[in-house]
Amino acid sequence: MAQPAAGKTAGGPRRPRVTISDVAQELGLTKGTVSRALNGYADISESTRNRVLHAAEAMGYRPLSHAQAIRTGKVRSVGLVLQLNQHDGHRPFLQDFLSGISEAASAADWTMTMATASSDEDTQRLLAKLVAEHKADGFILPRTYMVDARAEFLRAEGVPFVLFGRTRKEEGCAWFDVESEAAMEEAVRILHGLGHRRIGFVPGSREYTFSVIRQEGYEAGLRRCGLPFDSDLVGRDALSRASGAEATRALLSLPEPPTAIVFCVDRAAIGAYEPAHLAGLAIGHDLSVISYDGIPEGGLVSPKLSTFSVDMKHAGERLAQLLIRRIEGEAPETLRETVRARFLARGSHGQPALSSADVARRVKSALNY
Amino acid sequence: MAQPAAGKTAGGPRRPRVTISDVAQELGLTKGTVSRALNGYADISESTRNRVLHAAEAMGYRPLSHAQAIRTGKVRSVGLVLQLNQHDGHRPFLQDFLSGISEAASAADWTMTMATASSDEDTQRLLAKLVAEHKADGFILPRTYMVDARAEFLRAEGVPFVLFGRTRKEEGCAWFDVESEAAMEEAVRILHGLGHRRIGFVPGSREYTFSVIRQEGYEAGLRRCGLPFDSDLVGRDALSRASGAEATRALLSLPEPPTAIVFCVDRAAIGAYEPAHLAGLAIGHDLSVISYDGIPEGGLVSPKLSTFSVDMKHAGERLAQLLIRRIEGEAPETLRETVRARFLARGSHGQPALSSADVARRVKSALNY
DNA sequence: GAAAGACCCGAAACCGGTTTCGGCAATAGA
DNA sequence: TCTATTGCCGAAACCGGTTTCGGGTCTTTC
Repeated sequence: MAQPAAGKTAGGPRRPRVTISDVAQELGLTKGTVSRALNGYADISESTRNRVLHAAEAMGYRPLSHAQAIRTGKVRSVGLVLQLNQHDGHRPFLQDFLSGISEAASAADWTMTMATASSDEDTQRLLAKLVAEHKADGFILPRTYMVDARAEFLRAEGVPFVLFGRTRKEEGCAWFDVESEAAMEEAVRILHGLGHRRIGFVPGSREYTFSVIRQEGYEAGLRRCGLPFDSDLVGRDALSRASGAEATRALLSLPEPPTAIVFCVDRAAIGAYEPAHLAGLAIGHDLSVISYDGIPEGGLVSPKLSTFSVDMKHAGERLAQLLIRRIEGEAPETLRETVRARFLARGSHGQPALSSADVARRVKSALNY
Repeated sequence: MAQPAAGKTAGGPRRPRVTISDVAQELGLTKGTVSRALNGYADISESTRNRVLHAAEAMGYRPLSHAQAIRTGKVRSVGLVLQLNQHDGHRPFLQDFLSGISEAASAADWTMTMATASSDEDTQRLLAKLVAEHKADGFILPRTYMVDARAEFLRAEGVPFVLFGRTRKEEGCAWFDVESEAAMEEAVRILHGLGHRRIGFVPGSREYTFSVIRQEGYEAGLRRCGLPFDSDLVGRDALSRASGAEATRALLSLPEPPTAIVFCVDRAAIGAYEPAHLAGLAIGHDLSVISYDGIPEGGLVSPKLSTFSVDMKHAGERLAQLLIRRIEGEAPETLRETVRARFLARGSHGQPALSSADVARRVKSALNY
């Protein structure tokens, strides 16, 4: 007798699962009728439908999702490929984000299939595999790139997806995003209102859409306040604490340093504390900092980081809901949603205690020392 | 015509998927033959097998996992229900843990189906749903309880599972665990070797197996060092920073306070820093602390926390591998594995600078002050 | 040279659902 | 009273795979 490659089945005294045929037999109906009754077809009498519903409930019948999938083409699962190593970026958010997705999926009687990748190529490979085996009906794409290979691939394959963030080629894309450009603009206006006139900006990384968008918000803020744009005041890319510190040092070493800095991400902003301290500048007093993300670590530094906080759990929920609607046939254009970030006014910003020239002097003397 | 409840399908110009029948037709074979060739049956000639393999590759054929599942009963997916809100416990580990599981699963050509729950009941409900719909072939159960309802349920259902941790009823259980009892024992011996004679212990929570086991390790360490067990030196349960601080305060207020404290978890140990500071005790000098987990925050406090670090990514990998072997039929008794934790000797422990009586005096004067 | 195996593969059943199609009975319309 | 609808359900095809069964070649063996 032929022998397959794999071993035999595990499991204890697994009592046989109740199938749709069992229910049908119990009621003296055919499985087709039971199926239609359960799925809300109109050509089933109300009385029969009730009998079926009750019997199914009583017998503990639950359709096998993969058995349904073979005919319907839907496994009722949202897919997610997380690229985790990058900058340790969303680490603090991960828990909330996953909870949001999972809860929204569960509420709709869906599940979530996920994989983690360690590079862009890895992400692409895993995505292709999940699509090939149809392990999920659609995907949530976190951390959108300006040019997003994942979106291109899924579009070409005709597989539904939702972006967390926006992208350059909008056609056919559904998305959820936080209006971080508005937050950055507001940050500039808040600082301007407090008296700041030299306001710096530290971007994230030009390949991510969010970074470009936030910088646009920063520049829009300058325009609204009637402040000139000075490219010297835009620091180098920073997504980590170390690079944030580096960017801060460079900005403070300018001939006319900023009295306030707006950061693209909290992680980089936290990196500003040490160089500021070394330069003899008290954050929130001599140097104001406003950032974006709302990571928990921002509440542990002293003074606490003033930042725009994002509700990642809510984001996960909305993304899952949008994706499910997308999979069920709604047009992507109707599935675009943005929310505002919430400003957490804490201790890292305030009225400028020093002028730009004073800052420059203090930095210079600290360096000499 | 009858109309189902749901809407119509989404998706663009999805090119039709190539099925096993397509491959069969291309080669002039039947789909049964193609299937057997692909699955390594012995009754297929080598030449035919090669033809099939090449054609399948060339045509880009990938079997639909849920179509296979309907006959084989296996969806090739490992399940995971994470209970996330509790004590914020595994938050720092989450990323590594998920990566480990996902990578091991991917390597075996499996995927991972996950859900998050917010309470024990929620966990149980989600688990039951995933089992009922057979969304996964087996489950990884993190954070084992002494009496684990999840394990009971899965055992009764005959669904394979692997524990991360151990449990009271071992029969039929496969597991992976870190020998935290050995770590706790070693912590005591290290402290004893440095000269400490009053060594306290702060447990986690008695309902978790790991906490009970670690306390056993602590007591074993005392015995090996010839130190008496003093129940006063066992503080109250602590899994959070706040409760860790509370437990520390209580221990330091004893008539004969400890000169060193062993903590069940890092998070609680970090809570020791503030009350020690307020009592005028320098951690690592006047009061030694050794803990367990190896969370990143332990490297941010000053002095850095001496702790036993666990490789959560490796744990995830092994758990997934064990589960897959379990699902494929191996006996649970052969699927039990433990590893040792790695000691990170950092700054929070050292030779006792003060005697127990000195500590008591200093605490008292600090309180009066 | 005929019987007995080995070697291969086709045919068909099967898994657990969904969906189409057709027909019977009851009702409505003429 | 006869026909046209309508309501409701059975029968059967179907989805994309896997697995069983049986039989036709081709060797081997006596």
